Amino acid sequence: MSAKSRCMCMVITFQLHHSPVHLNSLPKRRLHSSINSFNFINLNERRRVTVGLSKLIKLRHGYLLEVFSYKFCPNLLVRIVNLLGTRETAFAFFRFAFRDDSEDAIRYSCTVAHILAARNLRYLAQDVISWVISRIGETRSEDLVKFMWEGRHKYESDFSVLDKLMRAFLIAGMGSRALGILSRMREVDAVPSSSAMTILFEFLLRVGDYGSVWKLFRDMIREGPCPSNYTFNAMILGFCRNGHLGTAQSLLNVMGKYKCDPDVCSYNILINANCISGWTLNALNWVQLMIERGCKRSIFTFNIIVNALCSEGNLVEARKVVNEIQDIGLSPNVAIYNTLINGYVKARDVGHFKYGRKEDGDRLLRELLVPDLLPDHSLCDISVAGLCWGGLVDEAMKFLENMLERGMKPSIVAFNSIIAAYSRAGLVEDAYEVFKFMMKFSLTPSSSTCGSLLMGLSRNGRLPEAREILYKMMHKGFPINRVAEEGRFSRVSRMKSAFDAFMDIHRAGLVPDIVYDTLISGYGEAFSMVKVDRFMNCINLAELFAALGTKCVELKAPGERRHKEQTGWLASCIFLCRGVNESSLKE
DNA sequence: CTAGGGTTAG
Repeated sequence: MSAKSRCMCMVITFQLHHSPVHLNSLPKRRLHSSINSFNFINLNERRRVTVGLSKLIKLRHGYLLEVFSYKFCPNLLVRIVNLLGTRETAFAFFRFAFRDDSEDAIRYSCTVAHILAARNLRYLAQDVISWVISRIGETRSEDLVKFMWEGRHKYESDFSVLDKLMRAFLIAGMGSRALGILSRMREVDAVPSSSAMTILFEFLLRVGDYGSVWKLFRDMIREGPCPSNYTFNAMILGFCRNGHLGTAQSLLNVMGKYKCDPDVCSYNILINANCISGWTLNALNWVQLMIERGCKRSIFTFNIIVNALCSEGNLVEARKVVNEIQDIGLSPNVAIYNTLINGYVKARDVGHFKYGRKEDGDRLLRELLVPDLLPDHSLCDISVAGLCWGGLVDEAMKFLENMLERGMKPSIVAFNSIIAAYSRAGLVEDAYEVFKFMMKFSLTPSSSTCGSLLMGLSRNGRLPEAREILYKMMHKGFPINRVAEEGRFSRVSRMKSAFDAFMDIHRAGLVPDIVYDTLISGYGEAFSMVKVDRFMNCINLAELFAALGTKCVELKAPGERRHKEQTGWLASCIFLCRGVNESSLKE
């Protein structure tokens, strides 16, 4: 057999070996651990690696793979990885090729990381180290540090090794180890990188370790590196997210003392934090202050303010602010119009398709058709969503197909709208077809794609299928989150069952995560919908959580952002369980 | 010496 065909065989074996297993036949425990297992390569990565390897063979580097299959040598691995093109693909290949956590394997990875660093592939070196660290755990990570340190001479400087280790520990979420590396850096008289310090601050603030934050800050003043605008802004953002707006504001005011000048970002962070907390007036004061101090507003500043005004329902004021944009020589972008449209829709003030007055929707779209304003697919997204709202899902699909044929770049938003609409209408097959169609464009499903599909199936009482899809998605590494729950939880009439579900989880001895947040927002919305509800009156959430031993702080600190792609398998399982209860009679 | 801000589909 020629080398070429041998390698082709390798690629094919690679594909077959990792074809999805039938997960529903596995016991649950095993399933969960397989999702979290670190050697897991998802479908998308598998595809990319396969494509990368075939390319490599076509370019006549196949012999590398052949030699590599006999001899596991760091240099070879680095050469292959280097030929794979992108960092993501290379990293996926490393994880695929390397699934052993023996001491030898750790030494081997250290050599790989050194070579990568020496070849100026620092990001990849960092990926490799952080992945190995996560695999072997905090205790054994000390061995890795030792190996890296001992083997560094041929390849990289003291600073380079320690800097990489520090970043790797931060990525792996091991803050105390990162701090340990930092003190080692001080011992060998290396000055830590300013950006590494910034991400360290970010981490410490995220976990609320203020003691270390201030200690670190003092160290920086004494021994460098000098805090920069980045450092301050990261700190300001961290304090804002934790709800310490006062501290954040003092930090901004003290920047000058350290030869830093608050910039648009600093102000935007603070303005946004004020808006999120509902203090729009304070936010506007800060805008005034920044103008007085000679700092120009950016389009972000406007968007933050417009968004705040819109969510307060103050559309008149929002509109005025948008008009102001051109006056100061900036041009409105698509995002700001999205914000405005969102505001109008939420305020039921827009006659979009959804509310039956097509002309108004058209008027808004026409306004959007300002030249240069539509570099992306927003207009298509909006139109598709509009048709979906109006129940014209088939038309929406045709419209999208038409746009795609005309060479428009496909966007996940449009697909999601259609999938959601079909699911809502109970046309699960159609939803699934669109889903498959979407995959052809190599779009990665988002949490809402998954949520819509699951919701469609569950509502139709097709729970075994829903469960199967859920498992498959989790196995492929698709994001599953609380989406499927959200809409249903936030109805007053649903609050009782939401609460029951919540209690079920506790009785089952599980520790719920996202559910809290969902429940809270559900309550919030319920309160605004009906002022007094007997059910709500008799439960004090804070007391309840305290009784259950749950820290409320973990739910949603003021100013905390909603995480974009939260993976909460639990929420989806609960969703399924509740579905079982509701439709068990049908089955 | 790879670090910081906003919006949409459900």
